[in-house]
Amino acid sequence: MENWESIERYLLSKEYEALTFDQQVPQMLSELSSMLHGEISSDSSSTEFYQDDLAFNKPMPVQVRSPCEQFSKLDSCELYNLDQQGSPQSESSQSDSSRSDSTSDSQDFYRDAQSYNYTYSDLSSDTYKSCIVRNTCLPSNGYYTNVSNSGTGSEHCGLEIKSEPHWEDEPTSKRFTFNNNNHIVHSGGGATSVHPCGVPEDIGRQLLKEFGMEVGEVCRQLQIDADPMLWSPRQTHDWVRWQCRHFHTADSSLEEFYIPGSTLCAMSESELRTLVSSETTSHIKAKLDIWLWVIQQTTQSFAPALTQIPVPRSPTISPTPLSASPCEGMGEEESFPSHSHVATGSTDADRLPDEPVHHHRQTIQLWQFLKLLLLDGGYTDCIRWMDKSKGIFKIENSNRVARLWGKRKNRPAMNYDKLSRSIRQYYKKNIIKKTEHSKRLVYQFCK
DNA sequence: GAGTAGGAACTCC
DNA sequence: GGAGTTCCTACTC
Repeated sequence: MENWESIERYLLSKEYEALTFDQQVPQMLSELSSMLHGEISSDSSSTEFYQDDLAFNKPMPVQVRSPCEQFSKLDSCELYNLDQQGSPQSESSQSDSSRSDSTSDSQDFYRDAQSYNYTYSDLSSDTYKSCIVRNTCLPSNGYYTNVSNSGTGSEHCGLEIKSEPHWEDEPTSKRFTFNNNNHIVHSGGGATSVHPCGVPEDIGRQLLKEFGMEVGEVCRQLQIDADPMLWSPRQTHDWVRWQCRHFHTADSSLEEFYIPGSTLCAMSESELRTLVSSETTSHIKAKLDIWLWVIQQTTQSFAPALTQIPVPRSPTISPTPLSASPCEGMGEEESFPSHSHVATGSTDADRLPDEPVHHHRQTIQLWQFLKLLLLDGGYTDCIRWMDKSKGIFKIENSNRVARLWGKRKNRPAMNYDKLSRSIRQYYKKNIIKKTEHSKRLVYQFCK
């Protein structure tokens, strides 16, 4: 379950806009946070994802945000991937040396909210404050939880998780401990009564009902499928425009969103940010995740309230929309997204493009992967646009592209011979073709 | 030698 | 069954 950030964002937006159930928001946030205790694995290893994948290969921010005034003290905090090997590396953690030398295999992990120092110490106070923590990098995807702030007036944000009495007969706390590599090595505390998929049923139903009604309404208004993976470029654009209107954002560059829904789904937040403002990106990403979550949940047991959604379908169950050409349905106005963000400092020569961490990762197709490489902007030494408006690209380093693809698909024996065979399979499907004047290692996305 | 093209059998989901 | 993957032969640059 990965969409708690989205839900929280959405709830917060509802709060700000004083919409239907705004009064329930603080409580729901609290409940959403506490109910996730059961989801957090004490096993820090990931067999499903590449260890050297970009998403897991560098410290990723753990956002500490304040949904209401009482948490404002923690607004600017950034924690770093706690499920990651290596030390935090960003500028805000340069004073990482402030960690106690006496750190043992198992220590509670703190971050000084004021000076951005990381420190280790014991949680000893009985006084707690709450904030929202998002760990964006856990293999099981993001989670939210309540984090107790150790000690009254303390700047330390300790990762001791306190569940709300609301969900338990007795208040219970959950303490996360970390080894020297910031891996979670233990998560103690009481069990939380949750639905098998991690959501208390009543909250799940509330959320699904709320979001499901909106999904259904928007689908009806825009005449689009509930599944973003099926959207045509026009539908994607309409949906983004609708979201911008809904959030009262004023981005004028929405022409960039004439892309298939599958491409939108495959775009990371950083890629989106190259197209629209950060605020709009946040809203779009959150809403997209919610949509995916909603349609995914409609296939699960406690989602009877969503049967009215036009085409409720889970991308994890139905990957077939991806079989369409990336350009299928594009009008003459279709342009290939212009992303030019600079690679973000990873020193791994074979880092993979920054993908959103969700279920689509398992079903990415080669043409999507190639497009991600092209969009990323950090792979121009191995693949680059020759004529982006025509979708013509050149593979500059065939071995590396093949290696990246093999890494992505867990095929260590992948080479360019095999990759190119896969590309040639696209000829019949009109997804990729050779250019008019065939040149070595030059291909073109079909229009 | 490296890349291109496509057939065929195969795996994986 | 779709989407590759693997292996192959023949061919071009």
